[in-house]
Amino acid sequence: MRASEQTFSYRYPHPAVTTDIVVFTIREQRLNLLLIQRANPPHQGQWALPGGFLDIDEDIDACAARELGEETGLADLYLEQLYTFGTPKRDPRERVISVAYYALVSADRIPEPVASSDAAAVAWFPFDELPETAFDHAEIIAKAHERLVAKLDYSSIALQLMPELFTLSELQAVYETLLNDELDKRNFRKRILSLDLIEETGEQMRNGKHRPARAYRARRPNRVEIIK
Amino acid sequence: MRASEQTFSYRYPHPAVTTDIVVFTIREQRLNLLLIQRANPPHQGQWALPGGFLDIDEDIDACAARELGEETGLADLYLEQLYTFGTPKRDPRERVISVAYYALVSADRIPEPVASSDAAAVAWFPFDELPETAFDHAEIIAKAHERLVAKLDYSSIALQLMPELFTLSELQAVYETLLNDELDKRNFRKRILSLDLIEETGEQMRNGKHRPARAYRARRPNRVEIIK
DNA sequence: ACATTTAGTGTCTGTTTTACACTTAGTGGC
DNA sequence: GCCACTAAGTGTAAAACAGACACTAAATGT
Repeated sequence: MRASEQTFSYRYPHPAVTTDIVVFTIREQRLNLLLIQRANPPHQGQWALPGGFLDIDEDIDACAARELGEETGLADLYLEQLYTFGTPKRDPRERVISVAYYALVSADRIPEPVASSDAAAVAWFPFDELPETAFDHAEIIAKAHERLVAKLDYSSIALQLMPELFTLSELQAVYETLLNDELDKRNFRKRILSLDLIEETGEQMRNGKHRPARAYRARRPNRVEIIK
Repeated sequence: MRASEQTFSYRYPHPAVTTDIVVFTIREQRLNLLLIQRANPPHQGQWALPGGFLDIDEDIDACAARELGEETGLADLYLEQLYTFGTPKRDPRERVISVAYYALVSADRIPEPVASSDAAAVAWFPFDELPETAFDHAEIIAKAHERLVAKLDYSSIALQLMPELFTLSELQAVYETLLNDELDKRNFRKRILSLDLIEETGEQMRNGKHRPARAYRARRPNRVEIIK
């Protein structure tokens, strides 16, 4: 795609700019993260964040969305710029500035991700069982996790991890997973319902051999709102 | 400095990378912001954020600190990465990705800023009387202000705007300026003191024809701590 | 000594947060 | 069909926190 005879010249050296995306989801009550196995050097065969080079006329956000789509098939998910990483030796090829993003997707919207030309494999890993990762991606992942957990407290970001219909117990489980702590059921329900972020659908969800739960949906599913 | 006969070639186009820095201070009870008047095209003569091109082997944080020093004489101040701006046409010369920072400095540590080769002039402007600014700098400034005000609520960032010794009334005035709201004196003191961020020095500060105030200092002046 | 100005201090009230246990409505096995 | 099992759903009381509020203290200048 970017192979050509042409070269581009500048009067002083320019770094390359990439985006890297930390995609989170919850699967089986555990926080998971999407990694690709690098198809090409450097770090060929190692696990890494999806991402890639910014096109010269492309918006940075668009680059993150595009690379994510190309390498993992994911689209239309919550995507937020995280931080820009650029220590001089982070990529052995040349100076690379990476604008990192993080993304959230609900478990029910995940296409089983497939390999591409840049990714020999794509796979979900539980957050506490990550393999070694290429470049400074461990640092990027740590920062993304920190931001996600911080935002739980003062925004409606957790809803981005929920399917369209969900139960209060499921939502509580997501909070508990991310905070790594148990919450009181009655207090959790009181607080969440008072925030007016979700509404009852009238539907019920049957999930086993017990009482079915009421199904809720986000009132404004595409908004991440600051609360309190 | 970067004029030379040499050129640098790449197999695909590379953007330029810059940093821009939003420097805040409080002067005379008002939030002020440091701008430079551009000495060179584009937007020659217009006011703009201090900043400039990343050296190819330079850390991004270091670039922000260096450019700030070169253009304004400021050093050793709180500097935090804010957001990366990179819409394709934001600079008419070439594609430029700007990693924006914001900085806080106490009014007593400000050298009267002086012009340099990139800056025909350097000046402080009250935040609510800003001139028109070059590029997308108005957007960067807005984001920096938003972040600063948000951090007041859950971090000790306001202390970065204080001199080494300060009174509780002065600290309260800084909060009131930034929040654009009046605070209750007793409640403010109760809350601040309970956070254990500052300590009495035993000194007094005389500031006019009235009762002198106790001088406080930050316990950990170089830390911005997350509170509550 | 008195007028002026800012520093410094406590209590009460309403709101928010936390702790805590039982009943309800399903399923599946017998 | 009843019983055992499991998760859903519900209210109240106590504690902690936040917000409103007004006077005295210590300096200066006249």
